[in-house]
Amino acid sequence: MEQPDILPGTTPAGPRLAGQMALPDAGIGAEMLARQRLDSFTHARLWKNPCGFAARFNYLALRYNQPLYGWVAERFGLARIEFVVIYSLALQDGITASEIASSTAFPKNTLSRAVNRLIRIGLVLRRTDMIDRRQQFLSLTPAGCAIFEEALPRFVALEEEMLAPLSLVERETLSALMAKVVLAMFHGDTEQPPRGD
Amino acid sequence: MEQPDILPGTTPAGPRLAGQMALPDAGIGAEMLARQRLDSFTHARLWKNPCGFAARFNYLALRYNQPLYGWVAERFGLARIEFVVIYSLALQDGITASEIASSTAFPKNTLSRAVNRLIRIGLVLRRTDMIDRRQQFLSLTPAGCAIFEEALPRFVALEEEMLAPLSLVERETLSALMAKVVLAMFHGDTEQPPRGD
DNA sequence: AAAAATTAGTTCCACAAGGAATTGACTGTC
DNA sequence: GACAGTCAATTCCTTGTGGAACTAATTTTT
Repeated sequence: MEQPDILPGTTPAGPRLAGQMALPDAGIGAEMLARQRLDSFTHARLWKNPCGFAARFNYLALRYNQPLYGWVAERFGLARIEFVVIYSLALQDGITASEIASSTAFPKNTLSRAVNRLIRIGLVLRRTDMIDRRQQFLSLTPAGCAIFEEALPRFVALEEEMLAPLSLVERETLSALMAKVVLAMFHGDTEQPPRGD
Repeated sequence: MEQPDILPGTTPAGPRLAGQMALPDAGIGAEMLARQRLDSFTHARLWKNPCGFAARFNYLALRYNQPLYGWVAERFGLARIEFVVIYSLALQDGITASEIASSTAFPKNTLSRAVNRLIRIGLVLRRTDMIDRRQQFLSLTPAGCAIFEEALPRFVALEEEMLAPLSLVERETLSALMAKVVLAMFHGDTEQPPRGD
């Protein structure tokens, strides 16, 4: 959830999915990044926390995910995990449920359910690999694509809004430093013995 | 979740709490930050994602929270939300459940349950404010403190490990840039009309 | 000062999430 | 080429979660 010099980070699920597909749309342009009064505890979490870095990226994650997935639930009637599947397929078509599961750390059965619902409501297609009939490659239907195309600008916009206080140079620096940290998590220092995870 | 040029970010709950208080301890020094082979989809999520920044901090949050809260559950038999309460009280003693709720975005009832369990198992104390008898100030018992003291080094260590690839200067830069972004979320540019949230 | 509105915390309950065991499909070994 | 081991996906079932309604304490309105 949150975390800037805050606490360990926590990530509540966010709004449950409402009914099905909401109305066409409502207040699109609303500044989704709700500014908030900094209460003293949140201040402590962010700035007097021995795990300051962790606190900050958790906080960013919270303030990013919460409104976006809330909107997705309202607008499309999709649960977070379901939209994650759609987003994943938009990024890389044809992957399997397992790949999404291991990459996102959601349990397999949760993914199975999500995929099945998406297929049922016509947003995703499944075709079984004829070489290894255990795997099933997933892809988006036009309807699934449409949802992604509608949602993506929101996701991009909120990121943009969060980065607004930084200059272009600063953004690149931030991006590069975070990339460095993330990359190091992959190729362990000395090319450690690979672990499936 | 995750999120570096990854997808929207997702944050599965992590291991459920196991039995009560596990054995004294086991492999402390184990590198908790499990290196992993970068599969092609995770690569796409992190590096070909239109929301690259969001993808990265979500990824960091995932890789940070997951192992730590997993360990907390095993070691202390505490659910994530329960440990969040303990951590919160360690950061700022005497706050109320509501304050934690609004700062962390967990629902009030979830916090109520967590607090009550912590009181029941003797990790937290509650005293009702005599001026406004609706509020109850919480604080850690010695046992609660002890848990925090044991856990904190883990949290610090994993953060340290994540930041290892950066030089001291780089860390400060990263820290400062993230602080800038986080701060901007509080005092909106022109001191916008305050919103409670 | 009674009535309406707000706020902290709790209880109720329907639903969803995830661990564990299961099925079905492959891979390797001897 | 049968048998054990592995892996994708699913089903089962228990448990935890969080929305909504509720209680109690306090503040605001008129």
